[in-house]
Parts: sequence; C-alpha cells; structure tokens
Amino acid sequence: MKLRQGGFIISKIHQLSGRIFSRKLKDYNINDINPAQGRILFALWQKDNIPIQELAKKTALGKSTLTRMLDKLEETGFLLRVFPNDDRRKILIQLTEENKKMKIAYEQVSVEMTKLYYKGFQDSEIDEFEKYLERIFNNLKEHEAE
Amino acid sequence: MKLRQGGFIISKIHQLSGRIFSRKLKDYNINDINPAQGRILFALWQKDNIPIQELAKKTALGKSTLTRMLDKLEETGFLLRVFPNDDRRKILIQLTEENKKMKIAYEQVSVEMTKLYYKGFQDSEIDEFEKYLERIFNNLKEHEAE
DNA sequence: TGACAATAGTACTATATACAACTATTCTAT
DNA sequence: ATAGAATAGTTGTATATAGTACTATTGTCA
Repeated sequence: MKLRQGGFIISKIHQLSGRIFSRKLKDYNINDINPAQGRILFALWQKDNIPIQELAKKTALGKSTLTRMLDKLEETGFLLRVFPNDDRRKILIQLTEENKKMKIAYEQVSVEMTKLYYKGFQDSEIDEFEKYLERIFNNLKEHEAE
Repeated sequence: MKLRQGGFIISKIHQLSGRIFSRKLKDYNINDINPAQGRILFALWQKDNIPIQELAKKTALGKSTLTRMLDKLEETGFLLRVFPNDDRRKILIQLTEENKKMKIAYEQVSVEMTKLYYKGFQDSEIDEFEKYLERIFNNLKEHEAE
C-alpha cells in the first residue's frame, strides 16, 4: 500500500494554524479566549441551549475539558448553565447577550484565517475538500461510538 | 462569504484521531511513545541525519518541544545527537538500529489508522484530498516564514 | 419495586506543548 | 578585525487537554 500521511499532515496543520490563530487573536486584543473556548463558542453560535455531552461531540473535546472551559466562559459572562426540569442530570448551555462583541471580532479573525488557509483555492475545490473532511470526521466518530 | 469551517473540522479530526491512535498504541503495548514522539520518528524514518531546526519544520512542532522529546527518545535509545564539525551550533539527529522493532509496530498502527480514516474512499479521492492538505499546509508555512 | 446498569457532569491529577529568555556559535558589513 | 545581527539549541515556566475516579440522577428489568 502506498504511504499515506493524511493524519500526519492534519496534525501539522492543526498545530501550525493554532499558533497563527492565537497570534491573530492577540492582534485583535482578544486575550481571554483560548482555542478550546473558541471552538466551544463557535459550536454554540450555530446552536446553543444544548447539554454538555452534545457540546463534547460537536467540538470533539473531552468532557473534563468542557467543564473547565465552561467555568471560565461562565465567569466571563459569555454563557449560562441552565438546569432543565425533565432530566436533572443534564445542564444546558445558553449563550448570553454578552458574547456578541466577541463573536464579531472572533469571526473576523476566522475569516482571515480561512483566507489564508484556502489561498489559491477555487470555491468548488473548497467545497470538495470540506466534504472529504466531513467524511473522515464521520469515520472517526463512528469508530468512537462503537 | 459562505461559512467555512475547514479549520474547525481539522482540529476536531486531529483531536479525535489522536485519542484513537494512542489507544491503539496501547493495545499494541507501545507505551513509551507519545504523539509528538511518533511524529518525530515518522519524519526521521523518511530522512534522518538532519538538524533539529529542520525537524521542527517537518513536524510543525516547536523547538522547545523537540528538545524535550528528543531527550526522551535519546534516553530510550531510539536516536543519537551527533555534533557536526562544520557548524557547531547544529546538532544532527540520527536514528539507531534500536528503533526498528518500534517502527514495525508503529507502522502497523498507522496502517490501521489510515484504513479507518479513509474508510469508503477510493484511491483517487485520497490522492486528491492529500494534495489539498499539502496546499493548505504550504499556505500556512509560507505565512509563518514571513 | 428495588437492585443494578447507564448517563451527565465535575474534580483531581498527569501529560503535551509552547513561549520567552538564555547561551553558544556563526555570519556580515564596514 | 570586530561589533552587532542572525541562527541553533536548551531551560524555566505557563497553558491546554485528557483520563480516571467520583457524585448525582435516571432507566430497566426481574
């Protein structure tokens, strides 16, 4: 079989882009958000009012990581823990109004990042690429679920 | 502009696959190799006798991370630091015979991982996907170099 | 209906990784 | 020929993230 190194390259991209991203955040004076928190917010902006367990799946972060990061985001006032009546084991995470400024700045950085990422790509290529990524992610998720 | 989340998914894949990979390593009783060390060896298997700086680029790990991981890999006997005469700032990293057993086992796990990753992919799709990855990695590297 | 399994979240602790500051060496431009 | 810039690597310290063990709650099936 041919030598495949997709995973190797993905790790490298993750690490390199993480460093670039956090430098960009600093340039925008966003100092109180780390990568994990960014991912949490990003997931919540798409849909909030969800339990921690679901957030863990959407961000691919560990539960224990979630707990800590949510603590901090709650302290900063970006979100709330809400206790539903139907199942008192669960906790729902709700965004507050507070995070809207953050969202705007953060998304600006994301756009810059995306431009850098996909420099020289045509839209159709990006579409195709991201479809591949989804397929891989699903493969891994299925494996985890077993 | 359309919402792009390539970076977001890549981070998730990185994290998820990291966890799966390290569990697999455990199953094969490879306990003394962490992700960074795996990446270092993987890079060295392709070409050794290179300075640390170059390894940093090839693995996208930080210099200081390299120092520490190389210490451990040297302790375990998987590699040597060699001091060239022409430039005494440099140190070359050389593999020892010792790591061959490790290499075989590690590559077996890699193959399993790759199968999982690319489940349902045709060879041509993998080729295309990995080309995209390389392009993105190069975009980021260029940006770093500036 | 009650014992035991499953699920949700948290706390403790260990590990992975990086940044910034440092030493040693080499390059460069006058 | 030498002062200052650049490069290679290391060390001290800070942060990110996860695994495991724990508590509380809910589901299940004899």
